[in-house]
Amino acid sequence: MEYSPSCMKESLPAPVIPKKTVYRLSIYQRCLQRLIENDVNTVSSESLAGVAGVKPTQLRKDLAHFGHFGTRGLGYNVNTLVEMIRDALGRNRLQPVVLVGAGNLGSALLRYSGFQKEGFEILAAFDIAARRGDPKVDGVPVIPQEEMMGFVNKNDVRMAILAVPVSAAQDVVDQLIDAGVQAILNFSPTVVDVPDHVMVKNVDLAVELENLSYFVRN
Amino acid sequence: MEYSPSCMKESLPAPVIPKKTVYRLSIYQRCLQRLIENDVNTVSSESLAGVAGVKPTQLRKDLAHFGHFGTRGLGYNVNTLVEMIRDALGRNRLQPVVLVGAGNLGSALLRYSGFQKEGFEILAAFDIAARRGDPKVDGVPVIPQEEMMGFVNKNDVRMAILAVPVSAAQDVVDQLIDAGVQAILNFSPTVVDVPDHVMVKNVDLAVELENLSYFVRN
DNA sequence: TTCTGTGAAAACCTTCACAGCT
DNA sequence: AGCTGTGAAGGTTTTCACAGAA
Repeated sequence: MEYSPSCMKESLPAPVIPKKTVYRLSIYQRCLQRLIENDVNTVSSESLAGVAGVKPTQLRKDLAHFGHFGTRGLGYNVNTLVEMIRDALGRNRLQPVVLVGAGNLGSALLRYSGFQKEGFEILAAFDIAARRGDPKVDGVPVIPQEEMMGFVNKNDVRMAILAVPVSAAQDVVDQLIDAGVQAILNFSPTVVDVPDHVMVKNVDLAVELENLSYFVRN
Repeated sequence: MEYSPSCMKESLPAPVIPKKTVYRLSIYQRCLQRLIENDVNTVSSESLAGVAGVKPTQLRKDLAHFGHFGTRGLGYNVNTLVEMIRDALGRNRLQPVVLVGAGNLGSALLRYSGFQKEGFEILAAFDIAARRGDPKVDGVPVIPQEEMMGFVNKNDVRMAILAVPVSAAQDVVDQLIDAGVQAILNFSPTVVDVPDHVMVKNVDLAVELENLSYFVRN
């Protein structure tokens, strides 16, 4: 969301962290990763905020929600921060994910290595046109749609990426939720209805472009 | 979505329209399109807000920024609304767009028909590995990177979709801006620096997933 | 001195409640 | 009655300004 985002729903635990803070945490994480690669081990709010594209005070406020991690006069220890954020985002181990809809966009997403790199494992992709025995795509099996619910259930999958046609979106979402999915990254260009305990993040590529075009002066 | 960390500026018409309103306008547009397909020609704030996933009052507030379009006791005329939004988003004719980076994600985006459908025309794709005479992908020529700036300049392209590796992102962005691009939809997982008059919207797929994972209870 | 942590203020956005048109 | 348009209230997020630790 921006978010982002079109729409999102909420439920969740006690600590009441602002949604936007949570969102920025993911961005900080990505920046920190790069700092680690470059053997940087201390960073000030000013420089981290710089690369993340936010104001230093905002970064400090965000981090302060989780405790005191910095050293005054010095900055933050990169490793400490990474661990703190990893904890906060609840990702100490691989999150299993399924992808539904292996059309153009869906199969591109399968081949996109970014997810795996960041600690998500796409266990399987489902498609209405898939047949038993279809070849894997980048190591991920593509399975007939009918088997989705059973698979999600059996593997305790909590997250799904949705890239099906608009006409199928709501149905698939209902099934996913029935099977236990709690968070959905939705690339189908439609707003889907979900109960309060399920979180949806819409990524509608055309909407993003359209929105941007407002800021182009002709 | 919050808006991309990076930046933006205003200079358009006098009435300062909230960024979030502009964003929602694109969503309303998409919903209205579907109403047209179904031969609906009048819609109340309540039902349109329903399908767009927002509250009726918010929809009315959003529209009110642009004038009085509704009829009390009745609702909004779908066609009037579509035109109003199209005007507001400055999209009375096709917006030319270029795509940079024709790797996995980039070429999937090329094949993705959603952009064309919504009034954007991808004129060309550029890739560092492309050669003169490479075959078109879905009707779009894939051209060597060196020719990008000349092309953008010559064709008055104002918008770009970026799907290059992190290491190339900032360079390409600088070139695009030099050549006159004012808005960038950035799929490269990094925050790029741009001057105030350029708008960037970041779509970092891994960040979106990571963010969602916070809302999954284990 | 440098840089974090934070209460208070400002800016921004959403929702309410109802006035007013059809 | 039905539904839009809107000032005012309410809520959330960002920024400021500075206190306090290293």
